[in-house]
Amino acid sequence: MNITLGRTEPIDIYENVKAKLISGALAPGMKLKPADLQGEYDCAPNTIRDVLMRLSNIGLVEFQLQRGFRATASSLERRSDVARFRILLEQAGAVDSMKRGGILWEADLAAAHQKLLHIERQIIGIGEVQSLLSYWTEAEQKFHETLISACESPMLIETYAKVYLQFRQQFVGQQRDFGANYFEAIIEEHQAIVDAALARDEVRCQQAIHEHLKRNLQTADQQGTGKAS
Amino acid sequence: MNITLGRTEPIDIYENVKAKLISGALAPGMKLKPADLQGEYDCAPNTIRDVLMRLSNIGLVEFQLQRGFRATASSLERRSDVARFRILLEQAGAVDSMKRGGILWEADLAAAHQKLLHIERQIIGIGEVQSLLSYWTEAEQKFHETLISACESPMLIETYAKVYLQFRQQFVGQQRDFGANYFEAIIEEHQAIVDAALARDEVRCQQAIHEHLKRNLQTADQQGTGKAS
DNA sequence: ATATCTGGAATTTTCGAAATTATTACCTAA
DNA sequence: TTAGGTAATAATTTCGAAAATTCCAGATAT
Repeated sequence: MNITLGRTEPIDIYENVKAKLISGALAPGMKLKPADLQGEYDCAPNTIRDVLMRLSNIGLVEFQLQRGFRATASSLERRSDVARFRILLEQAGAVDSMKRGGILWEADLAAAHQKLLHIERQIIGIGEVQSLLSYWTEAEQKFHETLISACESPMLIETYAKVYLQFRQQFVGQQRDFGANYFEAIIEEHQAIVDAALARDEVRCQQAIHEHLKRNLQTADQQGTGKAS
Repeated sequence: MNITLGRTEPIDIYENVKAKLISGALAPGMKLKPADLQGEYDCAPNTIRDVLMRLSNIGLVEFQLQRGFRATASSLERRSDVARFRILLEQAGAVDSMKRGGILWEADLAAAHQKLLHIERQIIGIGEVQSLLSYWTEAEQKFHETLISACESPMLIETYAKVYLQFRQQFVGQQRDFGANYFEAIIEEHQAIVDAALARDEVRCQQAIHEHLKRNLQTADQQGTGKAS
């Protein structure tokens, strides 16, 4: 719609900037000046300002009074922090879901996992990630959100959604090596989570979640470098 | 300052509206129209809009596209949800603090508790809350924030701060009965938390935190009303 | 009686310019 | 050469009005 003008609807600007933040097109740490982005979307600077303010609500953008906006910076410490927090929320949400979830939750979880598994097998089959990456990221997100969906805590679910996006933002461009048997390991990790969840084995499920995400925690040999002199 | 004009600085508007949200002067669920608040602070509607958008970052205000702002609504479900989430974060933060915190954390925690204890004893002594309420709330907040301050997770600390404020907003006007031996019970609960924390007894500390906050969870006789038909 | 349509009022969002504030570069003094 | 201060520049925030959207009440039709 709106063929005559190059003007973009504000709601689309929001989604567009958000996507660029997650994909790294707007790199972590980058200054975000309303006047710059204005040209791209053909709107007033204040419209951009409004969009950036809303994006700061979900942690993709940092706002400082009188200093404007900045794509949330990435660092080893922050990546580790986000991963740690995500583990905490996902473990708690999964445990509560196991306690409160019914047959429908089990079915949804099994379905989300099956879809994810199918895509991951395809990726291994064709030996290349890029063409299926957007499918995979969407299915992965859906899987993890379904895992905690029966916890009956809107606040936990909402916070997890924000943290998941920040997680993506932190590790994008960080290009983890997708090579070799990366996806084979991932498949096993997801399988372990589902198995434990459907068996209602809380401890095993927590362990499986930790196993799945621990590679993103600060590693031992990188610790202790921040306390110099 | 600024005696000649009745104009308020935007930073003060933010703090002022925030205080009204927490104190209940702007009641939960109330519609917040920029044009209305504009008169009170003598500024443009958009300045208010900006303030409200920033307050929605910490959950005190709800924003909906094209529908404006609203003081976050209060309900039994939400109060219980906030309490549950607060317990989760405080337990996790306390456990990590016990693992990572040093002598300085112990000292800060003991100090924060001592200050809180002194105020609580005063309240019992004079048999009246109101005159010391602002001191008490500040000391209570400081105590709980100190408890988790050594967890070394900026994300957890920041999220907890937001949740704590939302907790206050949810329960204000809910006038819990401050009567009789309310504060005597509170003193014991806080004592139990400190004792366990300083003894580095993780399980006992988690239990003490749960004991302290469980009165705010949905009670048993109110459960099961949501699954009718 | 219920449901859908229409018009007007109120609210929210957008705009671009003006005012404020931060940042940088340059100059002077120690 | 360095430190401190001042002017120039750039960026952010505020403003009030115009445009777009939503809300509400009354009327018409089913």
